[in-house]
Amino acid sequence: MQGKFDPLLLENQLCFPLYAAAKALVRRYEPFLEPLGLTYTQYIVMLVMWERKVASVNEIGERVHLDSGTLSPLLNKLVSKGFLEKTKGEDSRFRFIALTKSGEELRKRAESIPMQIGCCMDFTQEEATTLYTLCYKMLNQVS
Amino acid sequence: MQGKFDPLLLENQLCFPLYAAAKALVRRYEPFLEPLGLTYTQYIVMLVMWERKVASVNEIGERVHLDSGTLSPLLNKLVSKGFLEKTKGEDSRFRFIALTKSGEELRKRAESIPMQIGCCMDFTQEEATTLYTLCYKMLNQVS
DNA sequence: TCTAGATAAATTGTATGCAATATATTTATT
DNA sequence: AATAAATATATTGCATACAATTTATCTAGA
Repeated sequence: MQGKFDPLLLENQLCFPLYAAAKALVRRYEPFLEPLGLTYTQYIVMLVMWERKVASVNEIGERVHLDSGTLSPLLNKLVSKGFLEKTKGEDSRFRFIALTKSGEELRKRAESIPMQIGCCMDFTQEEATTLYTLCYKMLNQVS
Repeated sequence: MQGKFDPLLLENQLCFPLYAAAKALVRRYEPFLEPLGLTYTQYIVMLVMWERKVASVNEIGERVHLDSGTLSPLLNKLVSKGFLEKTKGEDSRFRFIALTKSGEELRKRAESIPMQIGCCMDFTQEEATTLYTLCYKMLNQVS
């Protein structure tokens, strides 16, 4: 009478809710980011730049887990929007990406976004911390 | 002496570990799926088809949280690989997607993948369940 | 019955992601 | 100094994602 556990049932896979929840959360950010002229991926790059002010493409990539194939065109877009500028380093293999004044000013407009996202979610602080910790544990183990 | 909490620090955002962990986990699946001729997204669609045998594009889309813009070309690829076939329904606005014999056989080769992924991760059953539950909670709240 | 919505799927356009390759530059070795 | 290996970034090719539009078909009301 008891059904055998099916490992291939969508609902029995941990990967799927993680994959779907991540996509859904990114989509939730987009209406808040659109007025700033940013996509979600551009936003996480800006988070790094607001903190670092200057960084090489590699340094940004390690921080956000993206490679040059994704970052090169994305950084060009942020440069053409005026939020970043790109210069060669002494070692001219490097490109140094730097925050512009316009990029710095954008920070103020982004500051309230995390709270606005958090507000409309019914997560306790403990649940959020648990999810955060387990995601980082997953990230460390699989990447 | 105490630094103010910065909501825009990458490490202070819940979205980032979720986004990065999901991408990393998907990448972890790909070497196991490549011999079967599937990408990760194609795999989750096959999970639905192994369970359902027949479904409309919309039904698949609701299940995997993807729209026709993603599914139409993806289903065409699975049809051209011989795993699925597509027929018109009575109401010819619908396309009915059905599992082929070859698609059915592929199931056996996929059966061990979830365990192989799980094995190389140091997650307790409780941690996995907690992560699973919180991701579904997130998904239900933001989508 | 005729036609205005409604519905399902496909198409278009833009932006990722990432593997693999190419290019440019630097460093190490002879 | 000449060149092989290493390094940083850019480019290419393929596969998503998803909003917005289009196409095809169906249904309900005049």
